[in-house]
Amino acid sequence: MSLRHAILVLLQDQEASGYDLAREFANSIGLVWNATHQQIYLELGKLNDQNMVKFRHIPQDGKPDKKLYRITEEGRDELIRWLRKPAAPPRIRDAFMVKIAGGALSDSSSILRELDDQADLRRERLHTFEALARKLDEQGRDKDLFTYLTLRRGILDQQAWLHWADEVKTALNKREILSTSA
Amino acid sequence: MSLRHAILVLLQDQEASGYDLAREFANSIGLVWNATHQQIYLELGKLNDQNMVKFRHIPQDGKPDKKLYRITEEGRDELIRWLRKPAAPPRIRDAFMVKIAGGALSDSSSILRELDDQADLRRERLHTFEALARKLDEQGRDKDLFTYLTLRRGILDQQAWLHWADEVKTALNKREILSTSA
DNA sequence: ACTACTTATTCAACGGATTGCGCAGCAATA
DNA sequence: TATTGCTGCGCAATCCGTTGAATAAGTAGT
Repeated sequence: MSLRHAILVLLQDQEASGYDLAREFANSIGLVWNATHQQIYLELGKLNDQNMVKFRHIPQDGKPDKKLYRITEEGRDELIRWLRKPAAPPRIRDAFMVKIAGGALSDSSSILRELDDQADLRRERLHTFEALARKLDEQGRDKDLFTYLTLRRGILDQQAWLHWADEVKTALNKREILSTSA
Repeated sequence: MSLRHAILVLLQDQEASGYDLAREFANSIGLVWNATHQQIYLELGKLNDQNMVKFRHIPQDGKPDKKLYRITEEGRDELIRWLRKPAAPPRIRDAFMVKIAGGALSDSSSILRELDDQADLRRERLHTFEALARKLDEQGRDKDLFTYLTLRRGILDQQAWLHWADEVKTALNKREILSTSA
């Protein structure tokens, strides 16, 4: 139940619209928490009802009107309170891994195909994360240390995954050879 | 929506009660998918209504009666169908990481404290996974190759996490020194 | 000219997940 | 003796999340 807190974190430094936040959830924070725009708008509504955020209405021409949200004192208090108490360990729900665990039922080729698809995705992520980390490093990483550390987490995660994928490949290939030669 | 499939995977090799499954979700499969007993009993009910599983009633003395579930033909078909179509990428929701991203608001000491707690948990997991992997290795890992690969995933994951935690520590310590000497 | 994408917000329906509770008896420990 | 813990099942309320759609106007590409 901490979509609200992720939003409050984002609103710490800047005033933003629901749309802006949705974009950030698709990029930066998406690394550690994801949410769709529907969820975000809903949560912003609740946060507003509870006086954690307030907004001002910005009419625009050429584009639809928007609401720019900013965090309130109460919101900041709530965020700090939340930061202080220990976080619940993340619940793991990885469908692809369930497939691996049940892999005895599938044939190796279809596993390998999906493994490659997932690996492509991870490799892509790895490159974007590395590019962002490099950019931060050039600017002196201390300014945005926590963004940098978050990126490092993502990078190490992708690398570990890709390493695992290699292990799977070699294991399945060895197996393939054994079963065809038998 | 694949708690059902995780259950079907478990029922592949053995007949089991809801209670048995709950235990396995707390251990082996819990590595990749977790669920509480309420969810499991509910899902078993649904699976039974859809003829994916069937059960027999086992009266016991000393202990409460139980229901032993086993997978049906239909259930196996459904599982195979699911295994064939690509899995959606897992959505990430890591509250602790949200805290890191919002870390500028907390003080280093409280972050470090929580980091240590999480690290203890990860180290503990790492040891249990490694012990299980070693046991499988002795028995010749090919028999249970997919369990072995799942464990390897868990091991690499914990190692990557712990490595990251070290990076965070050194980064925050360096920072601490800079701010106190200034 | 038509299609597709971007900006911007919101509603409605459904299903999945969490939290809290309740029952029931046995075994072991403090 | 009281409490905790294990085996075993289940219901109900609520909340969270996903999917799908609607509205509305501008811009860019085929």
